[in-house]
Amino acid sequence: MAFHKKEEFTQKEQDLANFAKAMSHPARIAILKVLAQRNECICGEIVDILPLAQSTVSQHLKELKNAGLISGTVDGPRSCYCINWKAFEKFNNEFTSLFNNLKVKNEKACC
Amino acid sequence: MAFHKKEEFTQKEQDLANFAKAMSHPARIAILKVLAQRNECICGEIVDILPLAQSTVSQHLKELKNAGLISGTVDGPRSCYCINWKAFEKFNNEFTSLFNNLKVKNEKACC
DNA sequence: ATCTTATATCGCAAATATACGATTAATGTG
DNA sequence: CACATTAATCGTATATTTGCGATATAAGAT
Repeated sequence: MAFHKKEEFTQKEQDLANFAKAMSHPARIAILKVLAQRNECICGEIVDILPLAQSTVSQHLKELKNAGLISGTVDGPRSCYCINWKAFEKFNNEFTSLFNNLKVKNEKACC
Repeated sequence: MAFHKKEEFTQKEQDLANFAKAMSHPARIAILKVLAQRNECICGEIVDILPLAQSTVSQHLKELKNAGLISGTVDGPRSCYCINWKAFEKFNNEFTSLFNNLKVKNEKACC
């Protein structure tokens, strides 16, 4: 049975969906907020702030990293995470423009 | 075992995450695109366009509706969907401002 | 009244995501 | 070198998502 039909959509649709997926959990939103509020790379205090176990936080960080939204360098006993603003902005723009272009035409004709 | 820790985050974080979740599948992005490209409410041709079964499309529509991103009126044998631009814009703005505010300070100090 | 058409819903199977504790790995400290 | 600290990874349980076929529903057409 052919599950997993995601590949049948355009690359852009998939990329955008992956970005959204990375943002689709409040823990990951919270992590990004913590990272954003810092002027420097944060070194692991995220676990103390979030109501989640260390392994769970680590997993969320991994997902954000896979999505390209954060970058992290492991340095032995401590690691250093910060937001990848470039990637973030790229997705945010794509996301916004996807609909804003069409909005003006559409908005009046709606039910 | 206490699963489902999502409630332990702020309402705003949860709302934003739910919005992102609604956008986290390429099929739903594609549906929104189809709806946006129309000047009128679309009446069910979405199934013909997407590579998914009718029941699956119906489910995705339901999720978009639950998230408040589209509105749909069922009228017997046909239904009428269109994008809820107001809700969409609200989320999009929240989403953008969440990080843009903090970006200026942060961007230089990053690793 | 029966048939057709369009769509929602139900029931199920498979895949993913979420969470945690235990373990491992890597480095710095006594 | 033994030990503490920090974070990644593994194994596992549970929950959620995704997808489809079958069925139900609702209205128009014949």
